[in-house]
Amino acid sequence: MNTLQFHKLPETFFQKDVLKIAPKLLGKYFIKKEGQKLLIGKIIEVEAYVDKIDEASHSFNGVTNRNKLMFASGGKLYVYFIYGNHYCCNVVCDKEGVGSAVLIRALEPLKGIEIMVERRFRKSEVTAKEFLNLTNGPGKICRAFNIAKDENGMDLCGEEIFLAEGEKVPKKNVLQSPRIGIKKSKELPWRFYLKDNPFVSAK
DNA sequence: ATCAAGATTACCT
DNA sequence: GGTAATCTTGATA
Repeated sequence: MNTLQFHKLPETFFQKDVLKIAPKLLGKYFIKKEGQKLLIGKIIEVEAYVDKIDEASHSFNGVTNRNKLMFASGGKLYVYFIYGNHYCCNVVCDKEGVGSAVLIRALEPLKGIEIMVERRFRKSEVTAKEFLNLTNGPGKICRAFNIAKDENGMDLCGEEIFLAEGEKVPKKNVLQSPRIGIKKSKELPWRFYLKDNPFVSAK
């Protein structure tokens, strides 16, 4: 399997308003190449973090050393460390100077599943329940895909990590809700997820 | 220098 | 459903 059969999303896809991009990410493929090995997950759930008006966004108080990637030109990967244990990966959006990004919250594992299973559970067999728990949370995705601080700032349109056209998603299957795990700006309905998909992280 | 919060997860009852 | 674990970051409580 090579990458030629994928329709890779171009930089221009990401250099727009984050709230326009976030729902469009659902159904797309998130792909990481590790040598000859390919890891692929279908995007099931995301959250948008918006510049200026969004108190929950890391970018709300302006540029810091940690969040500076959010202000980069769209099409980069923003990875941060949280709760002493976990990494979360984000798709940077909009033009340079705008601090916005989309948190990838859940994937449906499609390829490279053995690798993901080994990294998540340190064994090779999983129960059906464990399978559903492989990549249904932002920290779990980073563990399964081996994404950590070294991947912060990577080009999302490059050879190693990129997004590709996936499955067509009817608009009626895109649901919207408040975001998970935040204290400020709780009311803003900027979480987007696929209706009835078993890999969604929370109801 | 010190400190509290945090875009989570796994494991407990 | 409840919470301990765990540590980096950014503000200075």
